[in-house]
Amino acid sequence: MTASGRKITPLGNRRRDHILKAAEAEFEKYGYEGARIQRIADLAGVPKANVLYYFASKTALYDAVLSNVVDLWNAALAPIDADADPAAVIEDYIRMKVELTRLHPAATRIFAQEMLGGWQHLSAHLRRETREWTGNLAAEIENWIRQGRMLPVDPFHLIFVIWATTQHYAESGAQVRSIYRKRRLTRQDHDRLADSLVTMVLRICGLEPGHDHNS
Amino acid sequence: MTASGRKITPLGNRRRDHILKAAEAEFEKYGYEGARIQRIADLAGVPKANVLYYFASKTALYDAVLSNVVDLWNAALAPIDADADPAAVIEDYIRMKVELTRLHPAATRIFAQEMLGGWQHLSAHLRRETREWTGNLAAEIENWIRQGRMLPVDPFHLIFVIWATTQHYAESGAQVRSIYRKRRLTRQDHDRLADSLVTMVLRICGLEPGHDHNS
DNA sequence: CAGAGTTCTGACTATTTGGTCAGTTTTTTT
DNA sequence: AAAAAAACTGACCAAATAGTCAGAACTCTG
Repeated sequence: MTASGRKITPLGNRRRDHILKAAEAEFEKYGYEGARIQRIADLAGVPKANVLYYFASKTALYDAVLSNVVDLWNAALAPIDADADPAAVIEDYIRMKVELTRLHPAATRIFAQEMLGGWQHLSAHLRRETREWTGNLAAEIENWIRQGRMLPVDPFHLIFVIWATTQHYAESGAQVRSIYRKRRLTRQDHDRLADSLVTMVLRICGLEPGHDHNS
Repeated sequence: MTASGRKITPLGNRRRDHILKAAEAEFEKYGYEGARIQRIADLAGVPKANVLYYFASKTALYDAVLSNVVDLWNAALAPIDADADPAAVIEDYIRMKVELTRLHPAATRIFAQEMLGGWQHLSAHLRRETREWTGNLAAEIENWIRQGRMLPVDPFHLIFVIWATTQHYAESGAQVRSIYRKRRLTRQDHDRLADSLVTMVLRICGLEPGHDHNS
C-alpha cells in the first residue's frame, strides 16, 4: 500500500481520503479495468503523481476503496438477536440494505461489480468476512424453520433473493430508470421499493409484517 | 462491422463464428475494458490481424457478441398465452431462464455485465427489445391480479425478483461456489435451484404449482 | 488453368497508461 | 530559525494495445 517508512500526518490523511473518494467515483463508473489514474487525479484536483504518492499502485488504490466498502457493510449489518421476531429481523435486514444502497450507491455498485468479476480483487480476509455474514443469517433462518416459526425454505436461496433484489436495484439503476422513465430514484421510490420487497420476502416465509408465524 | 464491399463465403462465416465464440469467452471473463484482442486471437488459434479482418474494431466485435446473446434470449422467451394458468406461465418462465443460464453461462454473464455498466454498449434497438419483454409480462401479471387469479404485487418487482435471482446465480457463480464449497454446479444443483425459485416466487403470488389461485 | 476475389498475416505505428524519480516546496520538529 | 521529515510534482519511461497496411496465400469460378 503506502510506502512503508513514512509517518502519516493529519494533512496527509485528509488528502488521502480526498483521493480515495475520487477513486470510488471513478471505479464505480468505469470498473477496475476501465478506471484511469489520470481521471482520478483530475477529479480530485491533484496531479497524477500525487495519487501515486499515496497509493503505490492502481491495485493498492482499488484495494483501499474495496476495504472501505466492506467496512461500511460491516458497520450497517448488525448481529442478529436469536430470540427476536423473524419477521422483524428480516424486515430490518431488508430496510437496512435498501437504505445503504440509497446512501452509498457508488460503494454498493463497486461491490456488485466485484461480485460479478468473481471477487478477483477481493482479499481472502474480506472474502471470509462476507461469507460469515451470510452463514450467520442462514443458521438463524434454519433455526426459525426448525421451531416452526416460518415456512421451510432454503436459507441461502432466501438470502439470495434479498441480496439479489436489493443489489439488483443498486446495480442496474439505469435499467430501473429506463423502465420507470425517471432520471433518478427519490427517497419515496426507495421506501416503496423497501415495502414491496419486505412484503414479497415475508410472503415467501409465510410471515406477516410484525407478527410471528405462530401467533 | 465487416468492411462493406466484401462477399461472405461459407468458409469466412465459419471462421467468423469461431472467432466470435472465442470473443464471447474473453468478454465474459474480463468484461469489455479488460478484454484483449490478442487473447481472443490466441484462444481462437488465429493471428490477431485475422480477428481485425473479420471485425473492424473491438467495439464491433463486442456488438456482435451482444447481438448474439440477445438473439438467444429472444428465441428462448416465448410469447405469453393470456389464458394460460399464471402458475404454469411463471414456472415455465423461471425454468426457462435457469436452463438458459445453465446452457449459456458466458452469454448470460456478459448480459449481466452489460446491465451493470448501464447498458453502455447496447444499441438503442436492443435496449427497446429488452424493455418490451418486461413490459409484456408485467401487463399479463397485472391482468391476473385484476382478475383475482393471484395476490396483488408490483409486477415489475416480481419480474425483478425472478430476473435478479436467476441472473444473480449466473453472475456470481464464484460466490455460489464458495458458499456451497463446490467447484461447479451440477445439473442437479440447477434443478433444485429452479425448484426452490419456483416455490418462492409462487408463494409471493399466493399460488401453488400447477394450480390456479381460485381453484 | 488463369484470373478475380477472398482470406490471411507479419511487421509496423500511434497512442495510451501505469509507474518512476530526482528535485522542489511545505510542514513539523527540535 | 535550522534541520529533518513529509508532501508534492513535472518530466520521463517502458510496456501494452488497438488498429493499419502491403502483399502473400488460398479458393472459387469461367
